[in-house]
Amino acid sequence: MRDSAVKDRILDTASRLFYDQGYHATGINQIIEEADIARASLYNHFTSKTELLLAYLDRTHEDWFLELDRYLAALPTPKEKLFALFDHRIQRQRKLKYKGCHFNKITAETCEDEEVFRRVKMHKERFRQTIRDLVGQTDHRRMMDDETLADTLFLLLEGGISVGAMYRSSEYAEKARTIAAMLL
Amino acid sequence: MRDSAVKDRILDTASRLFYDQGYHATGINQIIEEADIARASLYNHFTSKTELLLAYLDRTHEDWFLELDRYLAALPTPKEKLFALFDHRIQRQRKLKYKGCHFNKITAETCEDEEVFRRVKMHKERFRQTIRDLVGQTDHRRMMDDETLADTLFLLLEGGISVGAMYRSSEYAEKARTIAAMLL
DNA sequence: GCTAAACTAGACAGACGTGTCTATTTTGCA
DNA sequence: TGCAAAATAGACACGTCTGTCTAGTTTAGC
Repeated sequence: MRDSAVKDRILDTASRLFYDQGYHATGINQIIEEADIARASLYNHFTSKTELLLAYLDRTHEDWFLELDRYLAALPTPKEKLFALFDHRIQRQRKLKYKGCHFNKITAETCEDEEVFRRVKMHKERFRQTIRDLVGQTDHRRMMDDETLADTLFLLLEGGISVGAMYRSSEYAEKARTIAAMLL
Repeated sequence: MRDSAVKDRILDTASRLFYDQGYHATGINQIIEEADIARASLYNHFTSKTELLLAYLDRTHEDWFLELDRYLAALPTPKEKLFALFDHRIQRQRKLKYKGCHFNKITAETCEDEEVFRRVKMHKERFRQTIRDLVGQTDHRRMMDDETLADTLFLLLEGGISVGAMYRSSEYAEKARTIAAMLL
């Protein structure tokens, strides 16, 4: 079992459970049960539940941008890519049953863990920067400067996802997209 | 002890802990310890931890709008009131150490509890309606129709608070206010 | 085929979770 | 002042939590 399939199965299962039912509501016992692995295997690959959480955040972050890049790659113009940011997350939320942003969820559950905080902030900052770069390459209506427009799009989208989790709906994320279209 | 001070102390303590460290991370034992009340007293006033959670949401909702109404009452124009929505929540988040919206936090922790969901949605919907009403009374630049403007302000503010929790900062809520000023 | 690493099952420790119960004391009011 | 309601302390049941450990089995690579 080189590049252990076991480790992947642990992380897959933990990720699913952490997101679906929450970090604190998920116990090690449930993870080993559903991943169908031995208790010692888990503690062989991860020294603690906290390490597992950090691995979950790291992998989610990587996958998240890989998926996004793949989605954007097909599109020719920066403006289309900007719209695609909305579309991609709307589709994603639909698939995830509107449980909201992974990083927002973890922030809501964990307090005072600097390692968690660092990862969450880095993830969001990179996303914001992605928007900022695309805005810089876009011919927009110049209703506001590039920086402000990027912030606006970022806030609309984050707001849409956050509200979407509370409404269990993509309604507001779609409204955010419509509003973005008026500004671009 | 009429209108039991004990019950208040329970709810005060539970509310503080639910918000500060999370619902699942807070145990009954810690609540009775910090509230300095007997175990049986808690279960006399609340049948279960879930009931305590619902009471927490109900009271938070009521207090939230009472506080907001008091804040808005002093202001003469609807436009000033709209800005005050931002100011009020920014100040509040500063006081709460940027842990974000109570209802957003609970949504992130609890899945599939319809009673929780109902309360969260009702709270947000009422807030959105508050914005909508104020927009209807405001002479704004007509860059968009009233409904869309209200949605925009709602999304900007919710986004600002949500991002603020992940950045532990009021930076983006303040940016949201600045953007709102450009649209109003 | 041998060896070491990886995986397995499962017992265990010790803390903590929620909720119930008893028995006693305090409190508020008529 | 007397009595019912409300509060107290704390034991208890029973489950779950994280993390450790032992001992046996499977697997991969030389």
